[in-house]
Amino acid sequence: MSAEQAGDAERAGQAAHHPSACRAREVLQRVGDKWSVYVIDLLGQAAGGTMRFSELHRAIDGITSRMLTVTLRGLERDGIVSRTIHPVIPPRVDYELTPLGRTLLDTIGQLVSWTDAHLLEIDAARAAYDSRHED
Amino acid sequence: MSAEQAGDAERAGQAAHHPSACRAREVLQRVGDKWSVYVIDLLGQAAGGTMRFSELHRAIDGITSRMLTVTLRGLERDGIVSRTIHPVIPPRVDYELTPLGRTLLDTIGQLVSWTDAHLLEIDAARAAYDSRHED
DNA sequence: CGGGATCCTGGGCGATACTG
DNA sequence: CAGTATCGCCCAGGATCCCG
Repeated sequence: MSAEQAGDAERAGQAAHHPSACRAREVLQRVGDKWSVYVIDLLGQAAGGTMRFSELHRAIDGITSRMLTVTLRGLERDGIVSRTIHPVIPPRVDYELTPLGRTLLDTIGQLVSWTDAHLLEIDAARAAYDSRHED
Repeated sequence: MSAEQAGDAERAGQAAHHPSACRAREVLQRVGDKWSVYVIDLLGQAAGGTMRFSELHRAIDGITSRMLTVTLRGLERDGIVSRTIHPVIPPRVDYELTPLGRTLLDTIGQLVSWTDAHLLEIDAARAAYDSRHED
């Protein structure tokens, strides 16, 4: 393992329920969240780095405005996305990744790459498992 | 899907609602799962690479045997964990990471590292957000 | 346009049994 | 020891309506 941070040295070695592992899960859940990854990915590729609420709404197939709001609020609270209100009529709100959010983009990219690289392997494993258990 | 795979290969998604992004989410949910990361992490550090059901049960604070079973079955189905039954009395079942599972360990490790590196930043962002919104 | 408020439902998850 | 079976709570998240 690459991260041998001092305080963490004995990290998961003994207890997976160690606070730092718990905190890690908090963030991992954001990654595992149904919509967050879509939002982060889109903002990461947006021309100019910003997108409006309605642009995201249209770009993410199947999301309701409520869930988009909830997702964006969560990301904003974690400092991953910033929200800029333009006091004009009609209202205009721009979202963009913060610097912190952009570093996540890198990290997520690696996970997605892993997924792409192993999708067939996973599908095969599932098929094998399912056929093994459908008797 | 190999034709599209070429188009996707360089980057994880032109459109976040693209099929490959959907499939990615499937795997990301495994990462975001409440217990999977604990299991993977523990197995990754187990002496000899294997752990028994009861060892995992004791090591993961708060998990019920049902959720441990469900988690292990999901990981086994995805080809991340392998399950070996020893036909002895009392029963003995060993779990260990597959080679595929071990590559995930690396990937997860990077995410956890990211988390460790940015936890304070996230906490600060949350505190700032909360105080900004508690009026 | 960009949300908030409300209601409602599915199923994830935990607790508590019981078994080979 | 290593699970399975069953029940029931709870809340994430979808639908719908409304507002500044």
